[in-house]
Amino acid sequence: AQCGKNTEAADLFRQMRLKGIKPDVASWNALIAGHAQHGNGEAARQTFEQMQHEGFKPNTYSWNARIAGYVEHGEFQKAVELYGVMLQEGVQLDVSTYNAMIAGYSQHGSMDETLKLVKEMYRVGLKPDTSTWTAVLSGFARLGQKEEALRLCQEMEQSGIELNSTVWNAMIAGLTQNGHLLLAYDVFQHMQRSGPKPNAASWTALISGFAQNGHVATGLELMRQMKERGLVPDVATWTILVAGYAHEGSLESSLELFSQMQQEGIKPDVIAWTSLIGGYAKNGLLKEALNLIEKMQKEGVEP
RNA sequence: CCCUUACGGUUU
Repeated sequence: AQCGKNTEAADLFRQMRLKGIKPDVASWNALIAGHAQHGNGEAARQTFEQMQHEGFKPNTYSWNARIAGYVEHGEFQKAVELYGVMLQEGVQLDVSTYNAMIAGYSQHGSMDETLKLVKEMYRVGLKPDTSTWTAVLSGFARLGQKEEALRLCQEMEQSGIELNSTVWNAMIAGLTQNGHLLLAYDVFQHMQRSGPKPNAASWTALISGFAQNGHVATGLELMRQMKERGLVPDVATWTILVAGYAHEGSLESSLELFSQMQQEGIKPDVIAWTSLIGGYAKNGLLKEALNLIEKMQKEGVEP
């Protein structure tokens, strides 16, 4: 279900019942989560209905899975509605329910609502965890409210909340998305000195900041440093640089990097190919773009 | 116990 093979999951579910094994709530939830995580909110809803017809009452996990699915796939309004129904029906909320909603509000830049929910968590006796704070922090950082973001970091440290790599990464990513490149770089260096070891996502967030703001060469240099520290750039890291060159019209460099990525054993996915092809298409080289699409398909990647 | 929540790439 988590791999998006919902038909196969449903099949297994059927076989399970044919063999006389009764699915429990967790089995139903796995199906719901599979649909929800892959953007199929409607199928998730149907499964949710179906389980009720068969006498199972959805639990907090069932509701959370659907809400989180809507948030992750940009259907936040539906998440809000479902959350409303959940409240009406008196279903017990847990930290994950709040975290999903907080992530949604924060992603939409509604920081007032975000903080309101955090307060509410305390009021109902739930303790915000690292995920909660990461979501809040990420919102401030993306909005470019760096003072709030940095203050929140300090408060987290003082409250004894572990600043794991996702917290640092959220900060770095948010800042770079706002063009605060040097501050992001400062935070990154701070992380290297006194935080967890930067992982691929940390480096990639930083690299994207430079590459997407006209500093592709700096991005390349950072990737070199990343390798030097023993990390292997993955397809996301390479794609940023391929896209960076494609975007500035340096098609040869773009293609060269793309080939280098393949030589280093990274298999380009549809996003990597699209980044490369986009460069040709936007520069009016349609024939080359079409050829690349063909080549992509020959290598087993579907547009 | 298994199922839900936070961080990076293309089209955005």
